[in-house]
Order: sequence, then C-alpha cells, then structure tokens
Amino acid sequence: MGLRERKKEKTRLAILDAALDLFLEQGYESTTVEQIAGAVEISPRTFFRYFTSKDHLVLWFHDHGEQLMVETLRSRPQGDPPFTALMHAVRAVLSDMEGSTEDEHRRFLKLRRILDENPQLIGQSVARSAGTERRLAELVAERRGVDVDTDQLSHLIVAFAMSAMRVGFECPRRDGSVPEITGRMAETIELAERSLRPGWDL
Amino acid sequence: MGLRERKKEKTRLAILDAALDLFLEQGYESTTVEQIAGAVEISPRTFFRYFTSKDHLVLWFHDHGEQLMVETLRSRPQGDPPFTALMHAVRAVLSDMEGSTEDEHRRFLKLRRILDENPQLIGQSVARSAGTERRLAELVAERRGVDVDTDQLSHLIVAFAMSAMRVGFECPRRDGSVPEITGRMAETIELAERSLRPGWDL
DNA sequence: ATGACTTGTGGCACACTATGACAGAAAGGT
DNA sequence: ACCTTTCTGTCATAGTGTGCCACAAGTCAT
Repeated sequence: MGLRERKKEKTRLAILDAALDLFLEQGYESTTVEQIAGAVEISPRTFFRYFTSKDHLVLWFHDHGEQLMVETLRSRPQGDPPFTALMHAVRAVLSDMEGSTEDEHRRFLKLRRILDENPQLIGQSVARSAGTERRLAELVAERRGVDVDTDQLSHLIVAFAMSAMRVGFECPRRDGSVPEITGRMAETIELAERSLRPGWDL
Repeated sequence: MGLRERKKEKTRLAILDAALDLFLEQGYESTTVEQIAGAVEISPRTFFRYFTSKDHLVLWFHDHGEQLMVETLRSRPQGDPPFTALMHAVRAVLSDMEGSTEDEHRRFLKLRRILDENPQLIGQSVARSAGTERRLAELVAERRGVDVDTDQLSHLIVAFAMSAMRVGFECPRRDGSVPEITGRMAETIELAERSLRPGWDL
C-alpha cells in the first residue's frame, strides 16, 4: 500500500473522529461541514470527496456491516434454510465488531451515543437498510429458487432478520462496552429465532 | 368549518397534486420547490408552511397511516395479544385506504409509482417508520406491563408487524388498483401471522 | 357595515448542504 | 528529472429550509 493510500485512510479517519467529537460536543445539527473540515484542516470541498454527505459520516458503520452480511450470506452453503443463513450473516457482523481494534470500538460507542441523541439519524440509518434489504432479498430469492419480484416470503425473511438485528442494536439498555452490546444483540437474535415457527422460511 | 380552513385544505391538496404530477413528469430530484410553488401560484416560502420539507410531500400518506395505527392500537381491548392487536391496527389502515375517495386513490397510486422510481424515497419513508415504531413499542410495552426501555420483545413485536406491513406495501407486483394492492397487503400480513409461533408475543 | 383581532402570505436575507469546473500541488512510475 | 495520474483548494452555483417583518385576508364583535 503506497503513501497515497495510507494518507487517504488517515485523513478519512481524522475527519470521522473530528466529526464524531464535534457531534457529541455541540450536537449533530449545529455542527457544520465547514467546522469539521476546519478541525482537520481540509477544505469543505475535500470533505465531500471523502464522505458523500454529512449523513454518510454516521452511516459508514452501516455500510461496512452490509457488505459483510452480503459476503457472509454468499459464502453460506446453499442447503442452509434462508433465515438460518441470514442469522449467520448477522452473527458475522457481531464477531467482526468484537474482533476490531480499540479505536474502532471507541468510534462505535461514540456513534451509538450520537444516534441515541438524534433519533432522526436512526431514521437515516434505517433508510440505508432499505437498499440493503433489497440486495439481501435478491440473494435469498436466488437460494429459494424464486423470482425476487413476485415472492413475498423472500422479502419477509430478510425483513424479519434485519428487524432482529436493528432491535438488538438500537433498543434497550444502550450503554456498556462493545462485548456487552454484541452480547445483547446476540440475545435478541436468539429471541427472534425462537419466535418463528420451525420451517417457516422454506 | 370556516372559509379559512377550507381554503387551506384546498391549497394543501393543490400543492400535493401539482407536486405528484411534476414528480412523475420530470422526476423527484429534478423538480424544485420553486416549480411546485409556481404551479399552484404561491410563494416558495408559503410552500414550507404547508409541508415542512420537500420529502414531506411523499410522507403525508405515512403520517396518516401512523396516526390511524396508534389510535386503533389504543382502542383494542387490553386482553388482545400484542401482535394480534397490531395486526388489527394494520388492517384498519387497509380498510381506511379502501374506504377513501377516488381522488385519494389516484394520489395513492401516483405516490406508489413515484416511490417505485425513487428508491431513496422508500428509504425516507422507512426512516419515518423508526419514529412510529418507537411510539407503537411504548403502547405494546404498556399492554405487556413491561418497561419499554428494557424489554426487547416489545420492540421485536412492533418491528415484525411493521415489517409485514412494509413488505406488503412495497414489495412485489407493484401495479394494480387500490383494492388489488390492499388485497395483496392482506395476504402478506397473513403470511407473517402464519410464520410466527403461536404465543410468541405473550 | 365598521372596527379590532387573529391568522395566513409574500418578500427579503441568510445559513447550510452539495456539486461542477478548473488550476495547481502531491505522489507514482520510468 | 520527467511525465502521468490522482488529490486538493478555490470559485461559482443550485437548491433546501428558516427567521423576520410588513401587509393582506378571514373572523368576530358591536
């Protein structure tokens, strides 16, 4: 990896960290792109070359998770029932989170606090999920050998799986360390699995 | 109802209709608030007094549905299992849709086409749901006699119910008349009910 | 009807997000 | 060193959304 790419990654993280801190200090809405850019000494124009929008700062985590889920789902054996395969994908996201660096944990916890204080950002995050669900539904439909445009169950399977993940992520008892949070998310996932009739997703 | 209120309602609908038509003609993104305001001969400033944002034009339907769901949920007997009560609320939205005027049906079908062509708007709509889910979760938690801030199942019940509604609304085979659409949504809801283990929501 | 009172409207200024275009700086490869 | 590719800052611009104030329109007395 050349100097250029290392520098870019460094800038990306500097922007992210500066933004998260500013959001926590003075709120999301009242922090401007100009301030963020100023804090890392880049021009506002350059900011938009690293993050397509201000919202994107809070969605980077989501984007990472989505990519991981899609990859995991693809790698699961075709014999797995679709919902089971999706649950593996969700657990892959949890493991990834547990296995990441201290810095990333800090960012994640900051992000959580910011989302907590700005419900409209949870909305943005959920909005992002709409696209994710579409992509996952295509994979599930392929597994089930049906047409994604006409099969409702494929969509329902994905929607339930994402619901479980989201509830585990955002819902109750928000504080704690990363392992505590992932632990609780795992509980929610199990709760969802227990709630469904065996064989419903075939 | 005085002249003033009638006039306001008329303006509101004029804005809505003009906007929906413009969105269909030339796309959502490339239609500006100035154009919409021009089409109904009001100032752009006044537009924002009727709709808080451009997005809000596409969310008016969602807002109406949410209000109806909350009211219906409140009116269901406390003895109903929570998910059952929610399903009644969803069905109330469907009946309301079927029972509304021809004009409203036309608006609804236009909106559907617009959402279909602009996936990011589905995202916005889903984002709106985040707030709705929170409010519904509070009602469900109350029914179950638990604390909404610590009980995951209450949130999961709501998330599953809203998933079913959303899948039915946006997913497969988008065309058709209003009764056809509500009919398909009803099917999806039943599918969701069959997928869950009896008594899971107690 | 005439007046006083309340509410809606238009115009203006303004802050902010986001994008296109171009020139110059920095990094990569030879 | 040289040339190419990629990144950066500056400038201009479009569009959304809000506060403010004067004015018009609807409302409600007498």
